[in-house]
Amino acid sequence: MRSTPRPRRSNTRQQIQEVARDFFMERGYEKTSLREIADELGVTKAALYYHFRTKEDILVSLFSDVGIALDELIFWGRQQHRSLAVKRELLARSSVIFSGAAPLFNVLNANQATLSDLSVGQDFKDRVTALSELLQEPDASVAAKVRCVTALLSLLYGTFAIEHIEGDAEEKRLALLAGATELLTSAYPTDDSDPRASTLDAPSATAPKAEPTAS
Amino acid sequence: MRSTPRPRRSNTRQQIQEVARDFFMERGYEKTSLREIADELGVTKAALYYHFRTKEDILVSLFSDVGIALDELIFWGRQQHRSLAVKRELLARSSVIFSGAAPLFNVLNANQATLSDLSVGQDFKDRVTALSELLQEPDASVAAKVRCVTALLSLLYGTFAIEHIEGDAEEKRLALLAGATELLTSAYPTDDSDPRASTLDAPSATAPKAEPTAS
Amino acid sequence: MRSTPRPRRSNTRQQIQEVARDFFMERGYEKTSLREIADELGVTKAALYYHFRTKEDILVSLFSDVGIALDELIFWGRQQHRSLAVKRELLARSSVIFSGAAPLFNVLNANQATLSDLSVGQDFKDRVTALSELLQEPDASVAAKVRCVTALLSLLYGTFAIEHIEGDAEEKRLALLAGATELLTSAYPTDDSDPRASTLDAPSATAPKAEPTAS
Amino acid sequence: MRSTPRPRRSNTRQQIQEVARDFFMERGYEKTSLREIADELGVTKAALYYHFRTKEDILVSLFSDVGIALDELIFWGRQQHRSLAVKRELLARSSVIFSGAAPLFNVLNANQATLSDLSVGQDFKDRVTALSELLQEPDASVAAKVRCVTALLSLLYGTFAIEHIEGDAEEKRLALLAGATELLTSAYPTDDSDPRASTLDAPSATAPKAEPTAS
DNA sequence: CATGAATGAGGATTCATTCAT
DNA sequence: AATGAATGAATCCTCATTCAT
Repeated sequence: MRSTPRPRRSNTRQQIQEVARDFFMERGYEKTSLREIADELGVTKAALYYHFRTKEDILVSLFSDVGIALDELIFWGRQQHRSLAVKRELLARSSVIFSGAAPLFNVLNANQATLSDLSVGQDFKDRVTALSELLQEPDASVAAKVRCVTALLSLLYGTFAIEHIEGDAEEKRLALLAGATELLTSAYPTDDSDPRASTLDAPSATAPKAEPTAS
Repeated sequence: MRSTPRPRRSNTRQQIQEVARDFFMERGYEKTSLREIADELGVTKAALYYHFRTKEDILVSLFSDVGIALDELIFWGRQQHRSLAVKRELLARSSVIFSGAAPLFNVLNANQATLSDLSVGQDFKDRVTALSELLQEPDASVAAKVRCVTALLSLLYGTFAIEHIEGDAEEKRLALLAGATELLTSAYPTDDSDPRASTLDAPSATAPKAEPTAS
Repeated sequence: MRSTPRPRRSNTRQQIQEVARDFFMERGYEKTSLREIADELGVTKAALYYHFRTKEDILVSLFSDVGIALDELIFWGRQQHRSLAVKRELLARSSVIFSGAAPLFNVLNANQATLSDLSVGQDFKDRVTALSELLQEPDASVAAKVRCVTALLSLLYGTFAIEHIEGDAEEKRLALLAGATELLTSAYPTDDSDPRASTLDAPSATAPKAEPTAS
Repeated sequence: MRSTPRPRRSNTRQQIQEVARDFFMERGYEKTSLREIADELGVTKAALYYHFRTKEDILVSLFSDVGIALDELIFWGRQQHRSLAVKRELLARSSVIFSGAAPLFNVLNANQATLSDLSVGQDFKDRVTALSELLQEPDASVAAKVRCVTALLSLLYGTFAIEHIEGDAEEKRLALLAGATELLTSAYPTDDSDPRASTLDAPSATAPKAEPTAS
């Protein structure tokens, strides 16, 4: 999951990140105070400032890996010529990234308002926008565009929602992907293949570096 | 600050709600201070407290209408026997409610973390959960359940997202609904009608205020 | 108990006084807000201001009767020549006044700090001081003075405290008075009568106008 | 505001306590704002919060010593068998504690209403009640009970009052104690010793810190 | 006789951040 | 690598009071 093997400075830095991630998930970014993080670790607030320049920095540091993964995917997508197959592949790879870092995306999602004027929040929105543009044909019908956008969104938001359904995680992920792919496919005017079956064979769900541990 | 002396029998209460709604949308609930709202209206913070007991109260007051609409829909849904037609209708009516109060839902969505421990936040989550349970067959396959949940979610989140696509609002809404209905329909094992076409005639979905006759 | 038969303006005025007295007793003067009083009566805060000029005014109005009673007693005491008998009488009459308006004195006592810079608080302190000076011989020994002061105080503070002892109110009052009188008597160097018995015959417990309904 | 930069390893905590104690005495707990305390010390309100968790905490911190002393005395009292001698000793030791912390007790007394719903206020009331129960025989006459309670109260309230009488502090304390002891003694039905003389030799009452050997 | 609407001053508390040590 | 002490700005909220109607 981590692309650049980060230097193992002290482990305090890592601990801060872990506690911060947990707290941001539980109570949200805004409502997590540095004091709480410090207390949980048994250190002083000032200690946090030794490792991170600001509170936002802690947040940002959590997203570097996932940000890179998304950027790589977008870069890849722009390289390809626009075909249904490529778009399906984009969806498949997005699914892997999303579910590999579900907690993190959840933080972003649940704190949209708070994070919107922090770079990390805007960056994320931009990436999703970029992705959804890769899925749309510029001159498609409104209905088609709506379907494309919905495909991506259902993948993203579905990832959090399906955690409440009991069942095998990977099975759920694939079901979600299948639905999203149908939505995408149905945006294409004439299409020989049976939309309901097609998606399940979207194979290359393993994006270049993204190795999702099927948690 | 105030140039024209405001009228005695005032509509201040309403103005507060309007400004609050706008600010909550723009910068989020937590990051909107009562001072800002008061300043915008040219009144004192204390004036807000004349009209609302707490900051949360302002928020809650914004949602009473929508809350009632959702509750009525859920009530109606529970009255019906579970059939695909009923579920389509649920989706259709949800679509109407969602897009009728899109800004409000956006506030809830973008401030999830912040609002999670406010009753209004939890209430909303409960309602969506109730709705999504009405769409699922308890003994359906995991894949089917995932599709049902996704159908509702794509409707909900899609409502905000499609605002960035140019085109007629109603047309976009129907397209979104069509996608969601397909997702739902495809969760049904054997189904004679063509799933892709069927949904578009979901009948009363176009009636602005679907009056669920609690039969 | 009331010396000047107050005009029966509206009964709202009286109701305000009653509620205020109760609340001042329960939660204290400072911690009782005008809103609470108004709410209890089902009127607006502004209505209170029709009947009383300020919050302090409400408080002051409660004490006019008792203030007069004390002033009369002090006036009477100054008229007499200083003898043990007169002092006993002072104590006896104080006892009647104190227990006749115990709740009110309790308010003063429990809110000393708050009321010290309100005229009503200072007035009360002055009166108690005046009373205790009437009990002391200016050239008595320190020990004697201490006893005289203690006699009065035990009467005053005892009045609240003995409410928690079960038993007949008047019996308790007389016991309290007996103790106080002993204290006073023992401050007198040579004294033929038996101090333990003497006090119980302090007869004229009915001060001129103070008609204590033996509640 | 601050001319000399305060020392690093500071005694600020203590200074806060001192200023707070003084202000609480002068104007009362409620009417003392943290801003006033902070200003007096030339620090920010936030600085107070570095040293104490809440305003109440500052108050509580002032009472820890006295609270312990009272608890020890009560503990000791409960250990002994109930005899007049023990009760006299209780009174004597109470006298030492009360006059040793007169300003503090004054704060409690003058702010009763305000502090009644703070733990420290209730704790204090409970302790006085416990003490007064140790002085009473459960099956004594009402008159006797009243005398016992009065004995303790006169000691408590007398402690503040006698500060206004000129004279040696210790002499005044002993006079007060003598009066209280008489009150207590007179509650005992038949008693060979002369009540008026007996109390003055109450032995360990003069030992500054009566060490109750919890026998 | 009373209300509806509002104010201004002040309350306790919390937070991210800083910096000398 | 981390702490102790402190700041400044902001937060929500409460209160006694006012005044035109």
